[in-house]
This record gives sequence, C-alpha cells and structure tokens, in this order.
Amino acid sequence: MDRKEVAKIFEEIATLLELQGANPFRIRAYHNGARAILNLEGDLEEWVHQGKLDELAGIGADLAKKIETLVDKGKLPFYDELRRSVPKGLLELMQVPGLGGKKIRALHEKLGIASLSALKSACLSGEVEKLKGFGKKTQENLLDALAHQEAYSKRHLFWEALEEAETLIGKLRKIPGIVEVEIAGSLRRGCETIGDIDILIGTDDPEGVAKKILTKLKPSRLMARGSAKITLRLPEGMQADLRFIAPEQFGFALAYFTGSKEHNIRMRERAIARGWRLSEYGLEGKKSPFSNKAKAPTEKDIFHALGLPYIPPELREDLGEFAAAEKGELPHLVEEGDLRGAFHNHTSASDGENTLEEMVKAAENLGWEYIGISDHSRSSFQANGLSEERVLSQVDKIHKLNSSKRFSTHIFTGIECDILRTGELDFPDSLLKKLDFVIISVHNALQQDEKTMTARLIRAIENPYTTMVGHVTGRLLLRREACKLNLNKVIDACAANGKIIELNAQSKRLDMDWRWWRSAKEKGVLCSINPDAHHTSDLLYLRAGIKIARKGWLEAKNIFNTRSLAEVSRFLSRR
DNA sequence: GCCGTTTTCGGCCCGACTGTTTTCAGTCG
Repeated sequence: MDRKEVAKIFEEIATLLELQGANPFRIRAYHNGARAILNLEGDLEEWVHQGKLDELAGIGADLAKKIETLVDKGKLPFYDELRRSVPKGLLELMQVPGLGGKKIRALHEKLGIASLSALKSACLSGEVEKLKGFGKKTQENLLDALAHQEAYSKRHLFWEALEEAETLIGKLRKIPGIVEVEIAGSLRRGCETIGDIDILIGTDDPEGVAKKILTKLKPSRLMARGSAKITLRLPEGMQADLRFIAPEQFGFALAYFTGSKEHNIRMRERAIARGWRLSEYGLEGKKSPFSNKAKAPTEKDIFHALGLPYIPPELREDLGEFAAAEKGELPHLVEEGDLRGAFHNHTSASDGENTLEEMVKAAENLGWEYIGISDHSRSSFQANGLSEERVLSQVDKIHKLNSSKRFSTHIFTGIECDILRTGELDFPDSLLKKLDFVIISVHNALQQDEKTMTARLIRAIENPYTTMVGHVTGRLLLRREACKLNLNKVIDACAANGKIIELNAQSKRLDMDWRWWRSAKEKGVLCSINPDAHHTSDLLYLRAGIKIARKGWLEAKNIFNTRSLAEVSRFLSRR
C-alpha cells in the first residue's frame, strides 16, 4: 500500500471519528498523521522497515503501528471495524457545506437520514426544520447546498485563481477607502489547486468599503456578510473571501490569513512559549514588542519577534521551515527575474498554435536569452508528431535562423521524444545526437503498473542522449491522477546519470509535484522550469512554475534555466 | 492520538459567522 492510500485511510478514519463524536484532538491527530505520511521524504516502505516512523512529527507509537500494519498487510482491522460501525451514507453527508459531525449525527439519530437523497426529502417535507438546533434557514441552506453541491465543492487551478484574483485586486484598488490589498491564503502560498480566493483589505472604514465593493463587483451570490469579512461568489463561479482589517494590523492579518493553518498553529505556540498571544489582530501580552503602536508591524517584524527570520509564504506549510529557520538554513528561493529562457516549447510543426518564428519573437519580447524548441516525436501522431525528416528540416531552419541573427534570442534545437512502452525512445540515437537537447516524456500506456513504469522511465533516463524528463508523472490536476511510479527511484536515476527533471509549468500539470523537489535538490538533481507552451501566451506559465519551484525550496542554482546562454550551451554540448 | 526546557498528564490556536437561540453551538478556515 502506498502513501496516498494510507493517507486516504487516515483521512477517512478522521471523518468517521468525527461522525462518532470523538475527541476533536484525536481527530486532528489522524489528519496530521495523513499529512505527515503524504509529505515524508523518500519511500514509505523504507521508513516502515527501518522502524523510523515515530521520528516523524505527528506520528506517535499508535499511528506508527497502524501504518506498519497497512503497509505490510494491506488492511487495518481498526479501520474495518470503524467502517462497519458507521452507516456508509453518513460519509457523503460530510461533503455538504454546513454539515459537520454533530449535525449529521442529529439527522441520523432523530430522522434516520443516511444519504444525500434522504436528506433532500426530509428538507422538502419540512422535517429538518423541526429538529432542535435546526430551523427554517438551515433547511433552506441545506437544499441550496444539495442543489449546487458540485459547483460549491469544486477546486480551481492555481493559474485560473491567480488570474481571477488579480482582476479582482485591480478593481478593488480603485475603491476609495481601501489603503492596502493583498492576496492571501493558498494562492499566496503557491498551492497547485485553490479552493477559494482570499483577499485581505486594509481599511479604516470596513462598513463603507464593503458596501462599495458589493455595488461594484455584483457578486452572483452573497454567502456571508459580517463586519470583518464578506464571502461572495464571483460571476465567474469562484468563491472569494474578502477580509477587512485596520491598516495598523495589516501585517498580523496577512500572516494569519496566508496560513497555512498548520504553520499558524506553530506560530501561535511560539508566541505562547514567550508569554504572548498571537492572533490576526496583534501579539499581546506583557512586554510584547509591539505594545508601542507607533509603526504598523510587517510580517518580517512578527517573525523576528518570535525569534525567526522571514519565512516566505510558499514555505509556510509546517514542513520543516521552522527547523530550517532556526538553524539559519532557509533557502534563498529562486525569483521570477532569475530565469533566462526555457525549454519545452511547441510550434505549429506539431500541435502548437504558433509558428517557430512567432514563438521565438514572443521569447525575445520577454527578454529571454534562449528558447528550446521541442515538438512531439513521430509516435505522438495525435499531436502531429514529427517524422525524422521533419525534425531534420526543422533543425536546418533553426540553424539558419540562428546564423541570420534575426532574433536576439538564441534557439536550441530539441525534441519532446516519446518514451515507448518498453523504455526505448521514439527516435534512434543517430537522430537524437544531432539535437541540442532531448526531453523524454510518456504519452501513452499511462496505466502500466508501478514496477513497469518505473523501469520504463529509468531505461529512458539512461539513454546517453536524454537531457531531461518531461512532465514526469503525467498528472492532470483535478482531472487525471499521476501514473503509478516510484519517484524516489526515478530521482535517483536522474542523479546517477546527470539528467535534469522538468518542472512542467503548464497550469494543468505543475509536474513534478512540489513535495518532491527538496529531496531531488539534495540529491543534486537539476530542475528546468518549462512552460510546455503550445501558444505564445503560454510562455507566461513560467510564473506558475517559479511559484511551485519556490514551494519546493529551490534556489536559482538548482535551476538549469537560470544559467546564461554560454553555460547552458556548455552543459548541453557535454552530452 | 500526540507531545514534553511547564515533560508521562493534561493540555492541545483562535476567531468569524450563521442560525438558533436569548448566551451559545456548530461549522469553517
């Protein structure tokens, strides 16, 4: 059983316990346990067999035992028993916004409700509003939630949420009375998918500003409206939380609403250890460094007060940032301006929408020193993959363009070469050696089992002409799971063979996942942030790639395309 | 169920909002 399955079972246990009305801290322990497993470095099986599980923060003797049982036996009697004791339909009720363990228990005990359809009928017949603790409004809200369940529980791609949020911010900045506006929440932390957009607004007049916002934005639905926050649904369908805060408290609120929740808990614990109380409004208590209200503290000031250097938002996941900060070992994260070009760009020769010249022109406009062109290889016929002859003719064209000096951006010749089922590459070495670089990618037979897929990739990585691995797991966010793969072994193979791993910045991919980059970097594997562009506008995806690279603790020196044209040329010619 | 410079028991982050209540419970992040 792999880490994802174990984590999923722990999450389900937490939900089942909630339905049973268990101790909330016990429930939290299972959530934390799931998170710890999902984020551990290396192989879960190795951790189990070395008996080191309880070294992980959040895993104690009991959870370690349960993980061992799951990994070794593939099942857990405690979990099976728990599932038997809770009616199956109650789990799906937990997905309904507004329903938690206690309300569901009441619905089940008093009305025998154990499914979404039973809940709907009970609401329609008016039975629900008669229950103690429920009422007419609750019943209406439940019906509304049931009707829109799919839309309301939907998550969004980072890139789409970012575009939406930036448009929103643009509108907000024009509203009088707003002193400061910032994106907070998971979007600011650079998470790959986003539930809702969190915006923090600094103002002395929350009432007046809220009114102006509601008139101007015309939300399709107002979900909540209080004095400190409004929650609304934007016309485009995304949910936004707008929170108001006095300008002098902005730093506290920004830190708080950026999260993550787990990071915040650690921050508050640090405050308590120093005899203070930290909240979104301030740091209070005797000898608080901020008792003098002369100057509004920034996030940096708050970290300093708690004995820490500034921790960038992308790292605030309680995944080791505190330990690193205390040792002065926080990474100096890569920044947008560090990139000098990128690889993995398609043209209309295969399935891109723009010609070679248009792509190079767009790169030049962005100030890139170089651009790598890599159309699909012949087996990707669905993407109009190139034959050997067409590759050679494109290479010829690029050489002529380079020597013509028509563009200030240098063009590298390349290919996105299919990895066939066996791990063989789609083109013979005789062709691959004529190219500046080779990206190897899996585009078919994604269903292979873990062992086969891992061996397939490693064989392709060992080809001497391979430069880098493209979208390594093949996942499509919110649509298709990653293929079954032992990433740990793939990373080791790249380290052993001096191969680069791509961080595919395409908004739907963001692959390899940020959780793996720290260990890749420690093993000395280079990252190339690539847009996988099929249109000139896709080159901008690099912004998302940078965010994910930062989330993976990467520095400029870990990233291939922060290097100069001369350095990159030297590296590529060594193949 | 986890955890420990307040250490093997007794804590566990903290506030906003809604809807049901008439001071608070439940849910959410």
